[in-house]
Formats: sequence, C-alpha cells, structure tokens
Amino acid sequence: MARQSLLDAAGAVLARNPGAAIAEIAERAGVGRATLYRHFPTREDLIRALALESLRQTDEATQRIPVDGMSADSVLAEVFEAIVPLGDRFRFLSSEPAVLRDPEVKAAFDRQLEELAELVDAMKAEGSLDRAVPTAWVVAAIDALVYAAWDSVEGGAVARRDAAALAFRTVMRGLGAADPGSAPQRRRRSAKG
Amino acid sequence: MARQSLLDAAGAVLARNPGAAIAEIAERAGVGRATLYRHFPTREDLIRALALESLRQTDEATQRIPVDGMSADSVLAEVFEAIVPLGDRFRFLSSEPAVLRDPEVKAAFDRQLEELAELVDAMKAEGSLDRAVPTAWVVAAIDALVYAAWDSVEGGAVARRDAAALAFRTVMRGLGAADPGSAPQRRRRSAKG
DNA sequence: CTTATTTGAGACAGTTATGTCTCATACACA
DNA sequence: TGTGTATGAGACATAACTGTCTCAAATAAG
Repeated sequence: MARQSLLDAAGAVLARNPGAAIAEIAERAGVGRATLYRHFPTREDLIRALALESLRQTDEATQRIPVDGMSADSVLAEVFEAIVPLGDRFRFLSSEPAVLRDPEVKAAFDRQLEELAELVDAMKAEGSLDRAVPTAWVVAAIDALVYAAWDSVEGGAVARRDAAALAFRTVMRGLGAADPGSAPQRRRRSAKG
Repeated sequence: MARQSLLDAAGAVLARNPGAAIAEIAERAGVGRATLYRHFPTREDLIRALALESLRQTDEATQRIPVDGMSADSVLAEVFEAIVPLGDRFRFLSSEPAVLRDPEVKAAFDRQLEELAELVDAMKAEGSLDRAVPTAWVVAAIDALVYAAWDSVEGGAVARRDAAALAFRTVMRGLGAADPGSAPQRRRRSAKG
C-alpha cells in the first residue's frame, strides 16, 4: 500500500533526521510531494500516523510471543528480542513533543507502558525481580536499554545477535531479587512490552 | 556573564523543544534577539558552544570526584551521582546531528567516552565487572541509564535522591562479575564519566 | 553632566518549509 | 479503444525562521 511505504519512508528519514522536510520523505518513498499530501493532508497527520503505526508494530511484535506456560522472565527475554530491532521507531518523537499530547497516541503509548509494568509486577510476584525496586524504574531501565541495545548494534559496537541478551541480562541481574528466591512460577495470560 | 545565561537558556529551551527558534531562547534568557546574535553570530555557533559548555560541565562534575584510594566501583557510584543531575544536557543533540561532526565537539565527546571506558576496564581488572561483557555495552548502558534516571526524576516516577543509586545498582549488579571475585582493589589515579 | 557603550525593539531581505492548486501524463479497467 | 482515476512536476501563496541593520533609550564611565 502507498500509505504504508510512505510511513516506512517517514520512519527511516525521521529516525536519522528528526527535523526532515516533507519533500525529503516523499523523495525517499519515491513519490511526488503532492502524492504524499494526498495521503496525509498535514505534516502533523503524517507524524501522528507514524506514531500510531510504530506503536502498532511494537504491539504486533510482542503479541506474537507465546506466554502460556512461560515464566515471566522468559517472556521479558522474548520482549527484548522482539523490540530491540524496533529500537529506532520512536526516535522521531524527540523533536515532535506535540504528538505525544495527542489523546489517541498518548493512550496507546500509556497502554504499552502499563502492560510492561504489569509484566514487571508479575516478575516481582514470581520472585525474579526485586520488590524493593520501584516498578517505574524497572520500566524506565528497560526502555532505556532497549534503545541502547539498538544503538549499539547500529554503531557496530555490539553484534546484532547479542544485543537483546545483553540488555536483558543487564535488567535481570541488575534488578533481580537479591535472594534468587523460589523457582519462577508459570503464568497464564497477558504479557507485553 | 551574559554569554553564560544565554547558554543556560539555550540548554533549558532546547531540552524541551530541540527545534526551538532563536527568538525563544533569547526570550527565555530575558534579552533581545539582536543581543543574542551579538554573542553568537549564527545558530550553529550557539549550538556548538552549548555542546562544548555541556561537555565542560560534565568534566567539571566528574573531576571533582576524589579517586585516590577509592575502588573503581565507588568511583562509578560517584560518577552517577555527579552526572545524573546533568542528564538532560545533551538532549538537544538528537536534532542537531551536525554539531557532533564538529571536530572540537567530537574530540571532547569521544574523550569523555574514552575516559568512561577506561574506568570500566579498571573495574573489570579489579573484578567488579564481568570481563565477558563488552566494554562498549557497559558504556552504552551507563549512558542510557543516566538519562533514564534523570528522566524518571523529572517525570516524578523516582525520588531525586534515589535515582543515581538505582541506575548504579542496575549497572553494577547487571554487569557485575558472575563470581563476586576477590575484594575490590584500591586505585591510584585517573577516573571519569 | 557628558560621552561612550550596550541594549531592546523592530524593520528588512533572504531562505526554506508547508500546504494548495493546476495540468499533462500514465495507468487500470471495461 | 475509451474512460476514469491516480500520479508527478511544478507554480504559487503563506508562514516561520535566520541573520543584518538601524535607531532610540538605557546604562556606565569619565
């Protein structure tokens, strides 16, 4: 679909240069500027759609993870594997603070953070994360390390196949329970990153 | 100094809105736009000076740490305490990729990363960090977690006095030696963040 | 008080981006 | 082949920002 290739182009261009002009995105997509405007009447429409599309891709990648019968920490490992490759998807937000105030975008964003917080709480419950560490910090650390992992791969500092595992290890041991505790429980449903 | 308050204003404004106009920075500094241009002839000059000033502040904060007789991991703890409060100083770089290509800025930036890498290697040598983890990843994780700590404080998710310790713990336990190993050695000179 | 310097306000030109519009062409489809 | 739709190129108006310049007022220095 033309719409999709426009969003792909926007993601690619804006990740490298968050202030890029519409013309540059159209060029990258291989279409005329007028055609881009036919799909997205304003720049803000495009940015908003890109944000929602990025959130959708993140959802898609994490929903694919089978959670039945997996310990919560295994799920988190899979979450890292799934979303580290998407690490640059939200880079454009840094110079588009307005889009985060859009109700629909904000709702979707908050929901993903909330699902991640639930997974963190499940890990605390099964004893694989330290209850004394604020869930908000665990979530912040995961977010930061996902991007760091992506960036390290992109910069050639870390091998692509190692990146997610390194980030996962950093979180798990860094914020794991001081006492290894009882063996991880199995979980039934609902997980996310 | 007028120059300094202009740089402060630029840092404050650009951290929130990396694409902010010169007029907005001048207004924040409480001076006319013409006055700003008298100190910094072009926008690029201002951005460049801000980058160098931020690097200088980071240097200043870390040079204050006494390293004699301290174990490398204690030094890293102090580094976190010192630079987490400066966490937003380099946010504007995200939409100013050009300034990172400036030779002077790039040299200063690389030097700081290099000094941090040296500290990490010292910690590996004294057995407080896992030798199997690439130094590049440790450095990337420290960078990412410093910003996450600052951001968590700013967003009210984490108490200001706890932030640096949480980030430090995440790195130390996350990337610490699997075997606690011999007791940390004392070190003599040179450290940095 | 007088003089020199600095400042703020704003006019101005030049550039660049956005968003609208037209029109000729390419293409799909009957 | 004929018709309708989507496209690309580009002209166009508008807006915003940059960087220069002028001038009057404020401030400091003598």
